[in-house]
Amino acid sequence: MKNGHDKKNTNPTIKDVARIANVGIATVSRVLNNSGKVSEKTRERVIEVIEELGFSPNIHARTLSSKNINSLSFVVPDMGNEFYGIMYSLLESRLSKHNYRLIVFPLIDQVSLEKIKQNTDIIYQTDGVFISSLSVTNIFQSRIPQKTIVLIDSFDERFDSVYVDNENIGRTAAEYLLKNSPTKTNFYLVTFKELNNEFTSFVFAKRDKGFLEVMEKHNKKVKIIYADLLWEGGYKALESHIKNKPKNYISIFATCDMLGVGVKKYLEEKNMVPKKDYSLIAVDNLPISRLFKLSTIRQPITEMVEIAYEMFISSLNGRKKVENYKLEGKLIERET
Amino acid sequence: MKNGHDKKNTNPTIKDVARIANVGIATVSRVLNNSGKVSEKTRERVIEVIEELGFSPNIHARTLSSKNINSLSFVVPDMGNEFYGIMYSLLESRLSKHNYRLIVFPLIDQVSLEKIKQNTDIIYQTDGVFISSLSVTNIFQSRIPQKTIVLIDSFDERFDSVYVDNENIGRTAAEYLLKNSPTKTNFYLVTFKELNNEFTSFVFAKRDKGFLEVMEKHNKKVKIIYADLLWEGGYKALESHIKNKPKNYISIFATCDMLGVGVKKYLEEKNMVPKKDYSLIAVDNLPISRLFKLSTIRQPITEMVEIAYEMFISSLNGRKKVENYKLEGKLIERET
DNA sequence: TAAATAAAAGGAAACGGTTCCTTTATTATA
DNA sequence: TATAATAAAGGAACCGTTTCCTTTTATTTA
Repeated sequence: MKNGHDKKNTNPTIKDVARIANVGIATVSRVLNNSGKVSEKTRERVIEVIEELGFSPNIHARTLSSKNINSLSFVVPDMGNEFYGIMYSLLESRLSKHNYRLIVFPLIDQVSLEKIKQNTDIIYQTDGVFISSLSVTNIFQSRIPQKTIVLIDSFDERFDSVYVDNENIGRTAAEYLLKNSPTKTNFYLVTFKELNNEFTSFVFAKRDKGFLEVMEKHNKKVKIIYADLLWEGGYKALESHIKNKPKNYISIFATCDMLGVGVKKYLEEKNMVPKKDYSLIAVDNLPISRLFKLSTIRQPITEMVEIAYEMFISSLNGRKKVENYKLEGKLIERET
Repeated sequence: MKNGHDKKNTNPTIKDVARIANVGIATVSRVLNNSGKVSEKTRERVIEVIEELGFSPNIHARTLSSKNINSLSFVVPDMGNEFYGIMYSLLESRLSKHNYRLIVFPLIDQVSLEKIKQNTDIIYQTDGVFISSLSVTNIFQSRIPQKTIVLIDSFDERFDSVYVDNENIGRTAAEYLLKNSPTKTNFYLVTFKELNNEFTSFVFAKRDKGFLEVMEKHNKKVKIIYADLLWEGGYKALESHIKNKPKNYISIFATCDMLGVGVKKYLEEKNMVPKKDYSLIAVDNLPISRLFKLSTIRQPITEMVEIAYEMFISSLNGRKKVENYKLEGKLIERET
């Protein structure tokens, strides 16, 4: 570790500006913040010097002194996944309008879980935390920050949260398939098995559960196929279970669009015709599902972000009572 | 603006810890940083108090005092786009191993350009800036930060940059299509027209240029079709130009996978068979292009990030001479 | 023109840490 | 056992701002 006081990086400071402009630092500060009374003449002079020096205020000193942090944390599984990328974009654009910065903490794997332990220091210093599709307890092992915490796409009665009823999504999927399936139908569930259940919020498990419940009630046997959470996941999974075009009608619930897309691609290659040879329902309504004409159950991502934002603001404004919004997925019927 | 000194949020400070643990603040600091000599007994006592109070060090005070910033900026067009999401993930995971935070500045549109002007203050305070697919000049209108700047996927001789030769990608695409096209072929270029050219780095324009150059040299007429940069972009674009299955063979260059996927989907629906009825080449090699069996020209995203990282480190270590790496796209031939 | 008032500017404390330097406690050495 | 050497701990300056409070300057008003 270096000596903290040997100038490493001599950026001009407010003092330099003050000295050169021949004013006090308080005046420079006023100019910077458009606060207090400054005569037009001095204001101009100060601005001139600021430009000349290429001065930009030290954000850390500013934050320290003013106690206005204006930044929030966004803890998210994987930014390489379009779903979260979109969620981030929506949230960021909402917040930036209100002058909040959003700092991303991606938790793509266990390694990152280690990482976040170091990062909690930073999270603790932000004005609040948005947590997406993950459970609070496992992110903050011991000390849960005494800040505004808003969960998006997961539920915890102790914290503000907005989420979709994933069990119900499973049920909706089941009903959709049952409605569209002739008597002789093979049912499949193509899903993703979360390895570290303690870590995530069981999104997939819940969809599975709702689905299987309904199917069981109707005495339908369901073949469960686990797939990798990749664009090819559904394709590969099906490939290894269904070699040739089956004689029976088949009905498939893919628990997310990413899997559904692959499933459909595989079936297309086997020359199977939607609604004639098979039914397929997925979840998410990612932009690509439209291209694919995939029937899917829409995750209300825009609404979730909107509500999350509202909860955050009202919480900042002093609301104490925890709010939980359960939203419903919406069936979007397309080709499959 | 609130009074900066009326305790808004009474987090425990290092002083509280010191007082309660009955030690000096310097000692607490030593414990926090594992620096200097502290007896085992006091260390334990201090840690105990830290846990008890739920103390976490103020990162801004820390940064201000130590001058160790340890954070970097990542300026990027759109995190909702998988390509950039993946780039971010790669870069983040690389940097976090070395204890750098990465702060994202998404510039999805003009509005954000306004935004970044406010944000430059923050960018100026980070240890360096990674800029993806955008031009430096237009982000930093006037004052370019005197920091390490590394461009990913765009070129500027004044700054470290790593990029793919997009004109050459266009040429490669042209040659690929020429090779696979019979005499009577209709050629198409499906591409995206950048509206605010000053803003981005002409990625698409360059691919177009290289492609059209070669085509012209071979006296091939090319129909240019502009598409929206969406998953359905390629589909819709083609739909409005090619109503029915054409008699001629058709050869298409889609300037990115996102467009290529839509194009292929459309042709499939028209019952056109790859290599028999049409050839199609795209660019990127996004994960989904594999599922689609789309022939594409791979953007070496992993390598770009790796090189960008290396340049950043060597620049921090004092390298002065600017480095520019031009990488080549690699043809990946699949079904189309 | 003097006194009262308002506007403009400056000084200095505070924010919460790090680290240099000094002091005190402990252990090793003569 | 006295002294030197070393380990441990504390004090205080400093990082670059904001803002309270005081002082100075300009403007009204009597």
